[in-house]
Amino acid sequence: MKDTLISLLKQTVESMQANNTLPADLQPDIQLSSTKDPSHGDFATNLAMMLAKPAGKNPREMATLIIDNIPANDLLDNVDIAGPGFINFFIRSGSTLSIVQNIIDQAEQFGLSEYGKGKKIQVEFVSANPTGPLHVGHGRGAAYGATVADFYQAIGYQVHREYYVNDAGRQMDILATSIWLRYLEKCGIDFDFPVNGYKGDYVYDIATEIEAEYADKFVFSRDELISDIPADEPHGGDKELHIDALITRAKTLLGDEHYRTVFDSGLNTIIGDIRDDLKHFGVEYQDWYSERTLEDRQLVSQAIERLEKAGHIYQKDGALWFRSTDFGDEKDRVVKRDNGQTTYFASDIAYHMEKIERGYDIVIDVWGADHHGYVPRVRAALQALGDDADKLKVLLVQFANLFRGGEKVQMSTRSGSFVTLRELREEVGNDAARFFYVMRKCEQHLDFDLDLAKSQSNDNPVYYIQYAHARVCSVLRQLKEKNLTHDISNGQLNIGLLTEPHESALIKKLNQYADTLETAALKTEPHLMVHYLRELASELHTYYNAHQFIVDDASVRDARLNLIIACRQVIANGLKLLGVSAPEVM
RNA sequence: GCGCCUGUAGCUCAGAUGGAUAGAGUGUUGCCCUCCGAAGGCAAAGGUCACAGGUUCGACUCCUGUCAGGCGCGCCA
Repeated sequence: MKDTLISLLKQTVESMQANNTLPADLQPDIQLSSTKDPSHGDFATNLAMMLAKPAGKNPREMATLIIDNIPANDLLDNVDIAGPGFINFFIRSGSTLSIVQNIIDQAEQFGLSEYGKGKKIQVEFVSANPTGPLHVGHGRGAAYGATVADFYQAIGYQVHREYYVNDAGRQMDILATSIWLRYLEKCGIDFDFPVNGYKGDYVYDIATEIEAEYADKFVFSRDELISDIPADEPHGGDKELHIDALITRAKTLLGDEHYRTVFDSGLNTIIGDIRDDLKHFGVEYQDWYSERTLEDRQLVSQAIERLEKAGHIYQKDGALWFRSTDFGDEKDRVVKRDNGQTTYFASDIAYHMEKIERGYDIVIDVWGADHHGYVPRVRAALQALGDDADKLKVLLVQFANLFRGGEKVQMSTRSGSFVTLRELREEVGNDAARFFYVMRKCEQHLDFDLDLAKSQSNDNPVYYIQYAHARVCSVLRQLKEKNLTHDISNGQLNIGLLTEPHESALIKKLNQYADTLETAALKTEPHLMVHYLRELASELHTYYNAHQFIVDDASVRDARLNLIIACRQVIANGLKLLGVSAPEVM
C-alpha cells in the first residue's frame, strides 16, 4: 500500500521533470508517513515543502502542481493540501479493507517478509562469564538480544544466535579454586575463605557434588594449603595476590588432571544451569562458542601474527602492543603481557576476526553499557586486520537496576548477593519479564521495581494486551454458547459494512503492522512493537465498548467477527515475536 | 580530566531519516456494567521538551556551549 503510493509519487516527480515543472537533476527522497489525525487522511508527504525551494516556488503552489501530475489510479479517494504544504492522501476504503482477509489467510505468517532474504546475520548476546547464575542484568541482554534476533528472522534474515563462553582466564580459575576451597571446608579443613572468592550458594552445591562423586580424593591438609600463601585483605594483605597464590596452590596440589576435573565440573554445572535458565526464558542459541577453542585452534596467535604482519604491533616493556590509536582508539592496547600470556582483548580480536570470516553480512554484539569503552578497540582491530568493520554492530544495553522496598538492590556476582534471572522469572513470570525488558529503548536505564512487579502485577501493561487477545477468544466462546456460527467467507463478502470510525481506525492500525515490524527489526528497537501492540489493543478495547459484535444481522456480525479475529491474530503474532504468550483465557 | 549514554506531564516513558495542535501508561477528579469478561471504556486536569545561543520556511529532533545524573577510562575479565 505504502510502497504503491511511493512509486506513484516517484512517477509524479518524473513526469514533472519531463514537462519541466521540476529541475531534471533533482533526486528527492520521497517520505511518506502514516498520519495521526484521521482528518489528515491516511498518508501524508512533505514532498512539496522539500521541492519548493529548489524549484523556486512556494510550498502550497508546489503541492498543487504535484497533485495535478499524479497519474490516474484507483487507489486514492481524495488528495488534499494542508497546513504549510503537506499533501494528504485519502485511500479508497475498499483497498484498506483487504488487510482483514490477508491476515486471516496468512495467519501466523502474516507480517513476515523477505526483506533480508539471502542475508546472514549473527547475534551474540548475554555471553556472561560462567562463574555463576545469570542475574537480572543479564536478563535484559537476554530478552533484548533474543528479540532483536527474532525480529531480524521475521523479516527474512538467516539468523545465527551465539553465546560466547568465557571458559578460559582468571575469573574461571577463581571459580574453580573457590569450589575446591568449599569442598575442603566440607571435608573438615579449617581456613579463612578468601574475600575475593566466589561466595554464592551455588559454589557450595557444586562442591557438594564433587564430594559426593570423589569423596576425599582432592583433600589436602591445612598446612599444604596455606603455607607461604600471602595474607588476605582482612589480615592486612592484598586480596588479589592472595587469591592468585591460592589458584597456583590449587593447580600444584591437584595436578593438571584433577584441577581440570574441578574446573570443568564448575564450568559444566554453571553453563548447564545458564542454558536451562535461558531456555525457560524462551531464549535458545544455535551455538555456544567456547573461548578455549580459540586457543586450541591457535586463532589468538594467528590474529596477533596478522596484525604484526600488517605492521600494527610493537614491543614495549616486554609486552606486545596493538597500535589501536592509528584507528581512533584513545590509547594503544596490550595483546600479549610480559609474562607471555595473551590478554582477554587478544581473544576478542581473534573471536571477532573469526566471526567476520564466517561470512555474515551483519555481526551484532549485544553488550552491557559498561563495556562501551571497549567498542573502539575491537573496531580498530577489525580495521587493522583489513576486515570490514562496518559489518560489526555493537548494541549497548544499559543496566537494569533492581529496586526492592524503594531501595536499590546492590548486586555483586563475587559476593553472591544478587537477584537471579530465575528468581525474577518465578516472581513476575516469563511473560512480564520478557515484556518489561524490551519495553524501553536499550540505551535507556531500566528501573525494575520488584515490589511493584509483584504487588501490582495485574496492572502490568502486558496483561492489557493479552486481555485484548483473550477477549476476542471470549467473544467467540459466547457465540458458540448462543448456538451461532461464524461464517468467514460471508464476513469477507460483507467486509464493506465496516464503516464505523472505530472500525476504520482498527483497519488502519492493522495495515501498519508489517511496517512496524520491519522498522523495529532494522532499527533494533523492539520497543516499537510493544507500543504498537498497546495501541492496537487499546483500539480493540475501545471498539469492544462502543459496539456489539454478536448482533442479529448475520452480515454485520460475520464482518465484525472477521475484523476482531484479524486483530487477535496480529496481537498473537506480535506477542510471539516478543517472546510473550497470547492466552485464550486469563 | 577525557570519552559514551541520558535529561520531555507529579511518577515511568514514547516521539526513525527535522514537519501539522509534543503523545501514552500510571497517579488525581468525574462518569459508564438490565449489554459479547469493568484485567475494560469515556472525559477533565496536568508541559518554559534541563538551560543558553545558532542553523531554516519550520527544531524535542541538527550544531556549539553550560548544568545535572549514570557508566567507562588496567600488562583484569
